[in-house]
Amino acid sequence: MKPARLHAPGFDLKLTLESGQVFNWHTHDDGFVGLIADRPARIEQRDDWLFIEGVTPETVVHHFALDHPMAEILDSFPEDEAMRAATAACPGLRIMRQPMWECLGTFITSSMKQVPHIRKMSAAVRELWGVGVDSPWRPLFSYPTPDKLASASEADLRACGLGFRAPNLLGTARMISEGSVKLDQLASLSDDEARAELCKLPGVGEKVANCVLLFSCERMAAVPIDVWIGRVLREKYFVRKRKVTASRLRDFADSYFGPYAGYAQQFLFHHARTTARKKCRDNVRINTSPLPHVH
DNA sequence: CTCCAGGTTCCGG
DNA sequence: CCGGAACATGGA
Repeated sequence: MKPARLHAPGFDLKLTLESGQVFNWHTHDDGFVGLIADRPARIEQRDDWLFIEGVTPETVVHHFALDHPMAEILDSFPEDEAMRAATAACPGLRIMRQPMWECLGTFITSSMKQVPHIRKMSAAVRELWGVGVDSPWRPLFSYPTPDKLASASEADLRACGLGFRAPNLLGTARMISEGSVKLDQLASLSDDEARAELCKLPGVGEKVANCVLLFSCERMAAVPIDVWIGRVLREKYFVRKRKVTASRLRDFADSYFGPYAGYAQQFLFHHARTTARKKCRDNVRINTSPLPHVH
C-alpha cells in the first residue's frame, strides 16, 4: 500500500495512544507502529499532518475517530474549573474505535495494574496465542480470538503474568466462544442493557464494562470510574464531603457530565495522571536533593 | 522490605 | 446497601 498523507488538525497521535485507552502500539523512530484490524500500520505525526503506511487514510480516520465532532463535544461539557483545566491540558486527545473483543480482553487484565504492566501482559498473550503478522517495521501479533484463548489453560495465562486475572480472561473467552454472551449483539441494546450483559462475564464489573462501552461501542456517555477518576470526583466535586460512596459517584458522573461524559472522563483521567506524574518527579527531586550538613 | 497499581467478587454487619 | 478483604505480580 502506498504511503499517504492526511491532514489532521486538532489531533494528537502520541497523546491519544498514550492516554491509557489502548495498549498495543509501539514507538518506532518518530512514529508509532501497530495493528488496525489485523493490518500492520505505521503512523507518524508532524504538526497537522499524519504520514500513514500500511493502511488507508479512511481506516485511520475511522480508527482514531478523527470524525468525532470535537467542537460539539467540548461545548457539551459542564463549565467548571476541573473540566476547564482538563480540557486545556488535553488538546487533540480522541477516544478511539477499538475492536470489542480485544478491548474487553485487555481491560479484564487491567485491574490493579499500571499501564506498563497491562501492555506487558497483553503483549505476552498476543505473542503466545495471537497470529504473527508480517510487518516491515517490527514483529506484530494479533490479539487471539475468543476461540483460541478458550483453548488455553489457566496455567498458560498465569505464565503471561496475569495472576488472579487469568481465570477471568479464560472464563470470559469461554463464554464468548460458547455464545452465552454475544458481543456482536450489544449494538442493539441500550447502554444499561449492554452494560448488564457485559457484567455477566467473569472479571467484568461496572468499570471494565464501561471501558468496553466507551472505547469500543461508541457509547460516549459511559464513564469508567477507576481510582483516578474517583479521586478527581471526590477532590473537585465533593469537596470536604465525608464518605462519598461508589454509587454516589456513579450517579453524579452519569447525570453531571452530559452526553459525552466518557470524553469528559478521559480528559479528567489524563490530566490527573500527568499532573500526578509531575508532582511525583518534583518529590523525587526534593527527596534526592542533598541534605544540609549540620556540624 | 513496604507500598500500590485504569477492580471484581464474596462475605459479614 | 455498605465497608473490608482476598486476589498475584512487578516496579518504585
